Amino acid sequence: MAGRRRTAATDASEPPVPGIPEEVAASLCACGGIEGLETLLPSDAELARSSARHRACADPIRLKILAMLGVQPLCVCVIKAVLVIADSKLSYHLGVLKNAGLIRGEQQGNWIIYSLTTEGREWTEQPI
Amino acid sequence: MAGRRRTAATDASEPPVPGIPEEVAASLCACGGIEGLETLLPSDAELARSSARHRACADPIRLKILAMLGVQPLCVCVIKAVLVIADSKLSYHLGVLKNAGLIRGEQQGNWIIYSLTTEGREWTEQPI
DNA sequence: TTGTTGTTTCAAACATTTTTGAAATACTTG
DNA sequence: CAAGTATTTCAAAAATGTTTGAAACAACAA
Repeated sequence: MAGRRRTAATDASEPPVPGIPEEVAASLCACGGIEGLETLLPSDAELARSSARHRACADPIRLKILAMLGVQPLCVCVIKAVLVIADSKLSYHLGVLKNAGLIRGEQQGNWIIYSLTTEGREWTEQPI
Repeated sequence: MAGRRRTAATDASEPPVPGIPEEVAASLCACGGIEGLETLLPSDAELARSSARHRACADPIRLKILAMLGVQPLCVCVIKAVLVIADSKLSYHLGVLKNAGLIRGEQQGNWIIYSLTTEGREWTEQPI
């Protein structure tokens, strides 16, 4: 482990990041090393929130539901008429989107009208 | 099934959408009924592509990797130093992102430098 | 009240994704 | 070449997500 070409800056005052090759450590210096890099990253809470949103969109059926509700609020029966899937299956996917905070359902007489939440609209209106 | 208050427009010339309550059908007319609505939706291919992207981002670890690579290209060892997870686990997640076309790895001597692809950059630079 | 339609809930089956640890591969240096 | 570090691959286990069909619940009409 002695005298190898790793763990940069054996002479300088800046302590090297242990276990990182010299070239890589050098390129990292621009952003303040590992620690500097970490300050630039989203918090764990943000990562959890964002990944949960993505997970809610990680299914073509759910994406299609979001697209439909982007056009206008719709009752379950219309969504079902477009998707042609079993009631309980649709209900499951609606639940996923609802739990993710992207849609909301409001009982209107005999049926339930689903619509995008503000978050859902922002999320689905993204260009990509 | 006779004379019920469903399946709108029993008198008008416009054919109702079967199985859809009158009020819902009425609100659908603005976008051309079920068929009109369907024309406004992304194709199955687009839905599959987009949901695959979302699936790749549906994990906090992968989101963090993308954020790191958004700062600068990095070798696996630096990513590992930040995430503090097992090698094979990291490799798995890098593979998921790579297969999704969001990142690319280039062998540089003894180690592999990962960076965002153009698609990965577009995808991660979104405001939300 | 009863019957009907619309929608959800539930549990079990099924499918996919993620984690784990061991082994393999790739590159570099001596 | 052998030895070392960096990274991936593999198969099995564990965890999570999805589908299915039956049953339940809610609102309404008769």
